[in-house]
Amino acid sequence: MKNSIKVERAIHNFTQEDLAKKIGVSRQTINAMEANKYVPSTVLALKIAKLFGKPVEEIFQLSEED
Amino acid sequence: MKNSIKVERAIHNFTQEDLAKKIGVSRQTINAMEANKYVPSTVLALKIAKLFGKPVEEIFQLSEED
DNA sequence: ACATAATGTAATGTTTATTTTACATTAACG
DNA sequence: CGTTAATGTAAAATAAACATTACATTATGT
Repeated sequence: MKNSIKVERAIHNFTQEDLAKKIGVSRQTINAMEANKYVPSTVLALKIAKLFGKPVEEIFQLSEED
Repeated sequence: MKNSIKVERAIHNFTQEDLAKKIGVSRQTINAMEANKYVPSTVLALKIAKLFGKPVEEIFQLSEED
């Protein structure tokens, strides 16, 4: 799965730590998500999408291996 | 988090096992998701939403405790 | 160049998702 | 009523998410 969290963060001028605090996770969790080190839970995806005002599908996309 | 997987399954006339096979998880995983026993990964949410032809937000919704 | 903020990354630990097997209950149908 | 499909549920094991601490690297501003 891919995601455009980094881009959305840039648009909104959020630091990884800003975003982490806003959605209630650690900064490393954000960092790892951006680096595709793991797949976040649906709760996190919903929170992030809500925060950025975009549908989940616009920020998180399935790739072939999914 | 709440979800309407059971309703979507009824609309499409899918059994839990049908859905499980289509998205590549065990039947118990579907059952547990419907019973809100755990939060699925974003990959699963995307697959289920895609299969049912609806946005993730229409099938999975944050609740207060999230 | 220096100081500081932001990011990358790694180790270790805890919690939670997911599988597998198995059995019990319920619904549907002949 | 008996049979079979569908669902609920539970225990044990494995995999993966997420936290915490800590440090190294990169960017930014003065």
